[in-house]
Amino acid sequence: MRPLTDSIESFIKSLLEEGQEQVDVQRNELAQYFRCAPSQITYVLSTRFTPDHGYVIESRRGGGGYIRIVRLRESPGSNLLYLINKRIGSAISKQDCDAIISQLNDNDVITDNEAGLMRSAVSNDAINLPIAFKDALRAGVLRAMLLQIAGRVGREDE
Amino acid sequence: MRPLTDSIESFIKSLLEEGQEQVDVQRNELAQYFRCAPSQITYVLSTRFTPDHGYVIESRRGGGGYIRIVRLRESPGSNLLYLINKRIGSAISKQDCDAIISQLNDNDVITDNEAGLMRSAVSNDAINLPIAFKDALRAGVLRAMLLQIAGRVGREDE
DNA sequence: ATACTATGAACATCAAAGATAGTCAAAATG
DNA sequence: CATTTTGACTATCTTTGATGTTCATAGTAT
Repeated sequence: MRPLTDSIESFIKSLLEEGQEQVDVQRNELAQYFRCAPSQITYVLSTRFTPDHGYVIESRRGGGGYIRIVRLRESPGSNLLYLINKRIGSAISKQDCDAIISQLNDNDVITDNEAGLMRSAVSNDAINLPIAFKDALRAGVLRAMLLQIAGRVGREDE
Repeated sequence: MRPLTDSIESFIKSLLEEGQEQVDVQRNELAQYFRCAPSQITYVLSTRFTPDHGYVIESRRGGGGYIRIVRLRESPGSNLLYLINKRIGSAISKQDCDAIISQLNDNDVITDNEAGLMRSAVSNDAINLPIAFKDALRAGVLRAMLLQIAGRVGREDE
């Protein structure tokens, strides 16, 4: 049984296909459609549509209220510099890494296989250390990989 | 009396017949089917479905959770399984990593970009630890990436 | 008209409950 | 003694519900 979160996530993503870079939804309406609590929608948005994932959310309450989901199409270069210099600090969680990697993949900065490789490299299995150190190590590994991507030149893979 | 472990093992293997290269199971459901403790399933997976045996496991907790058993492709990259299980021990030097990565690149198992990514992930910059620990960490990171490669499905990157 | 208030229609937040899987050590088995 | 089996405890993810906040509109008083 596929959890609702996944269905809601892909439903929203399908709304964003067709070249739209943003959609407005009504929280209650969506919740009714999926027969779930409205806060479930909030949960999905806050776990799957964060800036790390490449989205921003705006909303308005009251009559005629809405939630607007905006997909950011990043210019790879500047976004990479931001990720390397600002976003990754001295430590980063597995979840946050995954979000960042997915976002790069969605924006075609990296291929599916490269994304897979990167997720493996920052996985908890790869980093076999006390929890307290894992996130610090992860930051180093992710940063090194992003630097490699940033340094790629015109030369294409075959 | 055949021990449960064996029954569970062959049951899972039968699920993987029919050309499937992976199956998803639910731990509790399987445990109920065999009338055993759920942790028994974990035990079977961790003793009989390891990379040594040519499998990798992924899982997800929470509602709709599952355990996915992936059978690694054997013949084409059987060299990969050797690398994963024998060549990489509990520690490995940067030079040895680079040699392995270059070899995979030369044999077109991975692209130039993937090779670059992997070298970055196991570089001394990425792994910011006292020298005594670097090689141990590197082993974990390299192994995880090789496992990802071994588990890649037929579909190629474009 | 203008200001104030009331009402209802949204969304936000947060904590609790539910649903899985993971870990680890002790007990049982052979 | 090694392997299997169990169970208590933990970690993570999902779902729900109670409560709070904000906004638009309609009503009311001046």
